[in-house]
Amino acid sequence: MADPRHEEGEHRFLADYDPHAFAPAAVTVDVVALTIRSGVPHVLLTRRAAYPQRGWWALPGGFVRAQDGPDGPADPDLPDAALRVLSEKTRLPTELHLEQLGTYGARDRDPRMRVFSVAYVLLAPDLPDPDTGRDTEEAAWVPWSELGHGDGVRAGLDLAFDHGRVLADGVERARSKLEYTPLATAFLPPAFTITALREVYEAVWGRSLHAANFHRKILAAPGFVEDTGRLAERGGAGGGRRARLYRAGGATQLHPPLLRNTQ
Amino acid sequence: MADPRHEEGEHRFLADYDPHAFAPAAVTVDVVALTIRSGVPHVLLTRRAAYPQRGWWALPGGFVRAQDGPDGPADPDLPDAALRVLSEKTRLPTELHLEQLGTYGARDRDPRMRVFSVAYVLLAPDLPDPDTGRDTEEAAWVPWSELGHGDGVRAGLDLAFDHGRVLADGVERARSKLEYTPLATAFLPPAFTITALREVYEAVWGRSLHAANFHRKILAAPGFVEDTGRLAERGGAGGGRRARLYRAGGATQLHPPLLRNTQ
DNA sequence: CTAAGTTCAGCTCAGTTCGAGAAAAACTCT
DNA sequence: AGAGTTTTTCTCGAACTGAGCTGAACTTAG
Repeated sequence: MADPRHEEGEHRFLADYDPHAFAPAAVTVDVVALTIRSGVPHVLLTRRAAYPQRGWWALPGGFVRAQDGPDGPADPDLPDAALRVLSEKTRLPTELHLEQLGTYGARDRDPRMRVFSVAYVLLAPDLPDPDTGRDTEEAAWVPWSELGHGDGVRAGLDLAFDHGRVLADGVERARSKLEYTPLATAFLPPAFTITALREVYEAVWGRSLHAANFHRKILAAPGFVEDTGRLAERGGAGGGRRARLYRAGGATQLHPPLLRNTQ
Repeated sequence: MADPRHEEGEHRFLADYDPHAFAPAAVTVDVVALTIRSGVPHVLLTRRAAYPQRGWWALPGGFVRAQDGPDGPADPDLPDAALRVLSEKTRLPTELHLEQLGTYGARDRDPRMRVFSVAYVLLAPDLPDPDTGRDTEEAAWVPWSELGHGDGVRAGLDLAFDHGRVLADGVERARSKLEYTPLATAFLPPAFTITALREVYEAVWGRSLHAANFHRKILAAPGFVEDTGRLAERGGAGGGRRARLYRAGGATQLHPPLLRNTQ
């Protein structure tokens, strides 16, 4: 590999290379930003102010900056692009979980040109209402329930491009991640109670769980939560024992997992 | 949304749009093709005949055809591109599982230009030795063990670009898929024995499993396998009872899952 | 043919986990 | 103080798990 003839050939090849020889294709990032507000799961949506699909609701997203240009420096990597795009719509929290969902590149998903969209899922604790950014008429946290019928999120419902499909995939990813990882804590502030954690599961899975058994399983899973030694300021709305406060533990996988079709 | 002024504006916008106004970026697909040959997991690798990184081992891959061009028609979607690229290296089986792994787009991963690589994982039954395709010096099924130290696959080991990382992610995806889905059958011919299925798990996870308990769990998981009513042609190498033959069942998820750190 | 060895498939049993409910502990409100 | 609420722990039968054993079915050596 370190053969100097190879090195020289590599050099000459790169000097002669014309990147514009390829057919144009664009790469965008779209973000499925999920949060829970008073027990109800929400997704961040924007109304498109620019063509195409002007006026439609869409996931926040934008073109990846492949090179330094007039709009700003290149995005070093795809997650940087996702965070940049999202920070143009809303103020980002310090604690968050960003994870790649998938890439969508069907031929006719965008009428302008061939567009490949890398989708990300963001799980975040309750965020402030978004500011309206550029290229955006409106941005808002929208409950999942307004996008589907009751419990499920249905694909292609009133969203631009194929964003209904992307959103449905993102929701399914979140539901499945809660089974096998301790990521439910990403929806919560740094210190939280077991009840708050259970309410995250109940909101995302859309079903109720047995409180006592949930408690037992969470404490039995090594590294899921750590006791802070503190107690919640006060009990629930109508009184009750003050709950212990926990912080997220160091585990990245849950053993055993919490399966969504069990109690 | 069906406002005719919007429709007209959309039309005029698209007519005036210049796709070449964007900075050049390329989209490629790379395939982590995994199979099992005599109990040993293998990955399909090619040696690059073209610059850059000429002479290095790499995952089979190539540029996505965004538009119809001299090389052929556009790829309708990303999975089509992955199958096309792979079919240029080896003959594909009829039964296979193709799944998107992720997209890699760090700024300096390719010296030519900004390249975004959509990686796919392919799980396949034992395939024939690959033909050497164009742009390829050599193509071969390589045991995982030659790429890492013993049980693990380590990143960045002798592979071009960031393909070591991509391969490691693909192997981890396969290991994890075997826990929660019945995809182990994708490594096997249409009819197989429980022992063959167990050997898939043992090969991919790199550990031995308790045969009797494995048998019990497979038959207890609804929809994992279906009895064909037939028996294997003969017993094992050194004699023995003829095993029953099963086919893949209709399930897409395993309940309960087969966790890799249990027996 | 017979005996020994091998593989497959089913069984057993102790230990663990699970679902469901009850009970205890800690707190609020009247 | 007493009733009601919420959190946390406990109980118990059912189900499941890991480990080994046993019998059935087959091959090979002698």
